[in-house]
Amino acid sequence: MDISTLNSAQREAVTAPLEHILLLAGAGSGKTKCLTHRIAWLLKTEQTYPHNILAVTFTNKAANEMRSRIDALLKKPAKGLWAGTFHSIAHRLLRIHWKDANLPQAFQILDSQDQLRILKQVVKSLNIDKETLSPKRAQHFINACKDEALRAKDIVIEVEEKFLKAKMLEIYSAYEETCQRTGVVDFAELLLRSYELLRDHPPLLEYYQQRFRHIHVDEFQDTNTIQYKNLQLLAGKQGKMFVVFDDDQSIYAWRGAKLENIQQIQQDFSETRLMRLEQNYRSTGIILEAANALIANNKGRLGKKLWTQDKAGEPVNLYTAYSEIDEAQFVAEKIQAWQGKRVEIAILYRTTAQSRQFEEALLLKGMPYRIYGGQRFYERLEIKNMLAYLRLLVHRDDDSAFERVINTPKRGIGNRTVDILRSLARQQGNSMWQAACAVLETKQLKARAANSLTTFLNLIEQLTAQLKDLPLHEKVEQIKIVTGFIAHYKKESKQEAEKRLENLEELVTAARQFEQLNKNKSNLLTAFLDHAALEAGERQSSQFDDCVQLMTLHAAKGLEFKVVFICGLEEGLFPHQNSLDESKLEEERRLCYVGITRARQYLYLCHSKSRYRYGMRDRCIPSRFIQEVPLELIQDVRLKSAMAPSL
DNA sequence: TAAGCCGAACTTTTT
DNA sequence: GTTCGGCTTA
Repeated sequence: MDISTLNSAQREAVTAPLEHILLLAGAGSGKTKCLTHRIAWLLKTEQTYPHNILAVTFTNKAANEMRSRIDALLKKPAKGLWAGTFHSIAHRLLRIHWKDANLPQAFQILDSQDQLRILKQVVKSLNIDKETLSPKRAQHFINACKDEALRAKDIVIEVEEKFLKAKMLEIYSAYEETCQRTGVVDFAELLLRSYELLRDHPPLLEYYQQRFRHIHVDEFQDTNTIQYKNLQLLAGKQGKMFVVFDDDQSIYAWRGAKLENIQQIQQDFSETRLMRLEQNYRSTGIILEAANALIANNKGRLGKKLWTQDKAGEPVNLYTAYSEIDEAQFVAEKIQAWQGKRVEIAILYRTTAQSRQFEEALLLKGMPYRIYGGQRFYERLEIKNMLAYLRLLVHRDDDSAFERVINTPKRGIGNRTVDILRSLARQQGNSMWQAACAVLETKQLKARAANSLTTFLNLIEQLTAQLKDLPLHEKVEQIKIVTGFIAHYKKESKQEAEKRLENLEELVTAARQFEQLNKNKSNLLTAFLDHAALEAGERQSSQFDDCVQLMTLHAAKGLEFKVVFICGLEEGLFPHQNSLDESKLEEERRLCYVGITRARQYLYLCHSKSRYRYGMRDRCIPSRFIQEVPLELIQDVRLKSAMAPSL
């Protein structure tokens, strides 16, 4: 086991005795390196088997990265080692122990879009005015409850806000009932279910506690309550935690992440040891100084100062644009002038909507780019429709899939009929599929509707029988043809239709690839659907290797680039409008800190004097974050070609 | 039942 | 400026 590439602090952490280790690791201090070396170290020297190791991350990207780095260190795949996101690990447990978790074997995963669709129906059916309580708000409430490990029945209503809270609880209960009845599980539910599964089945829990003697968590500052509870159960009395975190990079409080978990773990686990990594190997002295100065404005930090042996490097560049178009043009021209590889450049922004200007500017110059985030492949309408058919093949009771395609493409089944099926299903406590079968026995429907419905049910039955033994990509191909999607999308405007048809074709390709990567998997279709729900896929497959990287600041965490542009540094955009009060502001500042510390050599901060928002041109004030970077570190830049257009 | 028109709401970040 | 949902009409 080679530890010669580690510095002394890293080496100390990697070879630490078997206690609970909390590693406070600053940006660019080599935390992933530490984590992977620690795992390799355990396997080599502590008579540990891959089987005994659990490694948890937050994104699929990070999980894949960790896996391949461990494999590289060991020079062979670490078979039996579990590495994945919290959600994928919870999901894995539920698939194995579906019976104990009280789920149907073919349960399906609900993304936030589908969750909202269901909630709209629930709100409607409870006759709640959506002016007083929007489905979106109910969605937030429910997810927040689940993140706190609370079921509807666990929640007590306090005197104040009684009415609204009672309504929300009513929705929560009805939603729970609908999900259970139709065998679907949302993201937060994956974590809550797996927690309950372990908690309520002692023999099962004991097995996993015996198994996972070593639990590793990356980005621990971003864990929420239910994630923490899962970890706590799995660790039990014997499991050893190795937890890496950076309080200054906590950027997910909005989805329930609890920085306090760092204190909590010190209370709950005896004999924890806190270690630090503060030497930065990524950025120049000036970039680090800028980052340190900015983050010093936050209160209540654990306190940490990054340092480097590197030289000071170039000053931070500041560009003041006249409009968002000018801003994008400036960035594109700078990139055009860049001599190195384009993959070394990242354009970072606060909101996904900002990406469009950069796309246009880069397109104009013929610069290849790649966008991360935004609408993803498996979230596109045409893809979701196709997947809904696939879901019905394996799980008839999946109402959200059923509703999505019962009349897509149009086959003469209107809202009227769908409404009948929906209320029938609820009354009888079964799914819409079952309700549809039952209602055809009676004479409740008009002949025309009944005919159309029969056609639809037969279509699904036929497909199931016909496609049973075909390989996965053939199934996708057949559905594309038989359901009439091709004709359906050809009716749309030409450009739109072309895109959609291309995407359908890409789904076939994706299925084929998935097949090849998972040859030994038994239930390929189910696995493919899970993959689609949990890993949503990138927005576009890149045709070029050397692309400029475009992403939100959130998506940039954990990555590094030689050149970084942080754009739209304006009050109301970054920090964002909804985050201007004190508590949320610190998280925005941390987000900015994350952005700055992504840069290795060159950092550009951009802001614009005006910007289109809500169809209006707004005047913009430079972000306070710009002023928080010491003036002596900054140099103003101008671009001749972008001088004063008439605005 | 389907298509087309009009007004409202919308843009935070992800699994 | 766009998208989504509700309402009206054929």
